Amino acid sequence: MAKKETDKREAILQASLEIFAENGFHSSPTSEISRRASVGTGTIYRYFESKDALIEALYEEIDGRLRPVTSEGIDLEAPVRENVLGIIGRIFRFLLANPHEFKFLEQYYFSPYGVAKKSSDKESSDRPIINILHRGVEQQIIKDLPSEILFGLCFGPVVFLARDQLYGYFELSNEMVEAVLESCWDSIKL
Amino acid sequence: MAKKETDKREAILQASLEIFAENGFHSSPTSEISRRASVGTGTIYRYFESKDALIEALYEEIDGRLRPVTSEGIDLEAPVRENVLGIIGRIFRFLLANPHEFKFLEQYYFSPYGVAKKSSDKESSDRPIINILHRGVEQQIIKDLPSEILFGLCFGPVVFLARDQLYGYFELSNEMVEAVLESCWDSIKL
Amino acid sequence: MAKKETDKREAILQASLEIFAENGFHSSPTSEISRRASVGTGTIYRYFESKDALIEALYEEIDGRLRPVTSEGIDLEAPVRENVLGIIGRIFRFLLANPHEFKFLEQYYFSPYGVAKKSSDKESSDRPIINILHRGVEQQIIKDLPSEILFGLCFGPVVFLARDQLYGYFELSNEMVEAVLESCWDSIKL
Amino acid sequence: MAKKETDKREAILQASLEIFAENGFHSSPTSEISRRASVGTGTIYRYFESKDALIEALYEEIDGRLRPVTSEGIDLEAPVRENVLGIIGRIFRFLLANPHEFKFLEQYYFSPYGVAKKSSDKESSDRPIINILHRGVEQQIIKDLPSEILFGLCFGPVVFLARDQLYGYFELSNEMVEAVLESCWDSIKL
DNA sequence: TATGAATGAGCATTCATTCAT
DNA sequence: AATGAATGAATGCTCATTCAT
Repeated sequence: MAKKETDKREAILQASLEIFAENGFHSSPTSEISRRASVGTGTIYRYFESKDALIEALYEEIDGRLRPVTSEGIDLEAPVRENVLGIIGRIFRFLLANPHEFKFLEQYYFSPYGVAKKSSDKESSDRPIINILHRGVEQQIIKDLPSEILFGLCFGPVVFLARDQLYGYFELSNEMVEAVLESCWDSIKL
Repeated sequence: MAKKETDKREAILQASLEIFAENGFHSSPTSEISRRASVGTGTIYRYFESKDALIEALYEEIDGRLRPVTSEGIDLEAPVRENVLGIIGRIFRFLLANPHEFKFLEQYYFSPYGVAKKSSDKESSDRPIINILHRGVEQQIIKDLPSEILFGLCFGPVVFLARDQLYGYFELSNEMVEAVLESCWDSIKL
Repeated sequence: MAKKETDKREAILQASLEIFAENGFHSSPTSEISRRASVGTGTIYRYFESKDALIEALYEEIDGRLRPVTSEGIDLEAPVRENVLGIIGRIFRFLLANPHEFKFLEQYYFSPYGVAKKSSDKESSDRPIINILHRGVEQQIIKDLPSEILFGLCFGPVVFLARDQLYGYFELSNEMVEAVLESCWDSIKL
Repeated sequence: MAKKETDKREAILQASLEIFAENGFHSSPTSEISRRASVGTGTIYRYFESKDALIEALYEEIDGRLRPVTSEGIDLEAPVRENVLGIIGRIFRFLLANPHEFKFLEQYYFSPYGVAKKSSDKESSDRPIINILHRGVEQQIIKDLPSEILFGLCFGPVVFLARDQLYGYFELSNEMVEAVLESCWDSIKL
């Protein structure tokens, strides 16, 4: 059954995600991954060429789930502010709701993997958020700053605070999430 | 000679910092650290109980250098805005000017080490920046939000953008640094 | 179909022969053998009990093809010299013309397999060449030496030089092959 | 002590030689080598970059011991026949007296290692035996054949018969060794 | 006190073999 | 009978840590 094959791949990805998030890439032996996924060690290598390839595949999988979160609900007719807050908010909530994914991404980005990835990510410029920000600048609603900076102003606090919450440093109420989003907007609006 | 003893410790810390920043904790064998520090492998264990202890000590050392950066130049007579921008700005510039330290800190915070550390860091509440922010809130110059959130709004963008610059993603001009600082202020001011 | 069954067995033997000759026993996974033979991995185990058994079977198969090369064309009426040169010559040419078989045999003989095999090969004494050599000794045409030594004098150079040619060390012309055969005879003749 | 360092290296080489000769390269785990050498597994890697490098080093070591066996006792004043028989004889006796070395060399030559080695061994032409053979050809004492063939005629039987003896197939008396050497000469002499 | 050779537990990966389909 | 996905024992190699000198 094709079903079963997919199942094992999924089980391995899921197990890796959890274990990587808990222990980090380097403290996550393939033996433990396979045990948690209830497969043999060798089975990992049927689906992924190497541990590195598994990490990359996991990144792609998570990125694939994150991407629609960014784009969905964009309404070009609606005001820029609404769109910006919508995108940041959905990502913020995604990160808060998916701690394993968030921890994985953090590790990934601060590892040789992520660095290589980002360097080759020239397509980042056509991410929806970048377009929206551009429109805001054109409409003189948003400060005339490079998009990287506007991007950092929006996502810096989100990432920073999601982390605080995730590591149990403190608790973000719904109200506070809204306040953060508003503040991000305040930092870029003219 | 007490002098010499200190010298070796320093050499080991310095060598670790460079190598950790370049290769990450897990791709930095103690043998390479000792070689770069021009000491014997065993010598590391005279000054630090283990590799983990070395990492902790290095964190403490960097934190010790970062702390004065935060506190220096604070003038309680001066306006809150000035103080806040001063602190954030000094940290921003410190991170940009000390890439090894920054990369180390990032790794540290996203590893089991950093998590444990932060949880036990209740003293963080008496960091000068927290006090200043509190005063701003009291003076109704700054939004009435939990200090963790105000902190995240100030440092989120700084960390995010320092990272972009460090990994060569783009270049932050002096002017842009100023614009970022102003924007951080915009995000917390009433 | 009995036909098909035989076909698969043949395909597996042929594929093994090629791959063993190219990469050696230990760098020839059963998975690669089955791929080249266009059968499933498991199928190998229908025809052979284990990889070792496959190697043994392959040896038997090649030996079975080599044996007639030795015996064919023997004419007991003809002079000993003619028969000896005929046998050595046919084997020499067989080895030169069948590099895969030759490489396989070399590996086989220099492995635990071959050692075990040869020890139990007491029937070797009734190989035709041995008989011919005996007759030569009786007729006082050939030196009175143990047949193993006469055998070694005949086949040592043949194997040695076939190897040189096979590994591309140099090229044996037809003329040279004849010269070698004559020299082998010179080494055993009285 | 420099002594001890050398000791471990020697112990590893000796242990490898024995184990390789007994079981073959591929059935000789580094763990077993280290056990027999009474060192830690990791120690092997202090002296040799990899198992492959160990095999190469072992070859070089044995080759280094074999080389003088070839050259010693050559007397250019003496008759060619005497020199040729001397060289072949010394090698023959060396192989018979050093079964581990012989088995190792056989494995080595029939492995990717040996093939690569021989291809790059263009210096083989200045081996003493080649020179002697040339002189014999010039003096019209030896057949006018390419040196590779003369070489094969001399060493083919030696290698072949040494093998027979080594694997216990039969026993070579001193007298027989002499007879073989004489026969080799018969095969190349005019 | 300083050294670095030695250690061996731990890891990623391979591959002969099994067995459910 | 045939398949090939699954298995896990086995292997080469790394590196934090120890300890004799």
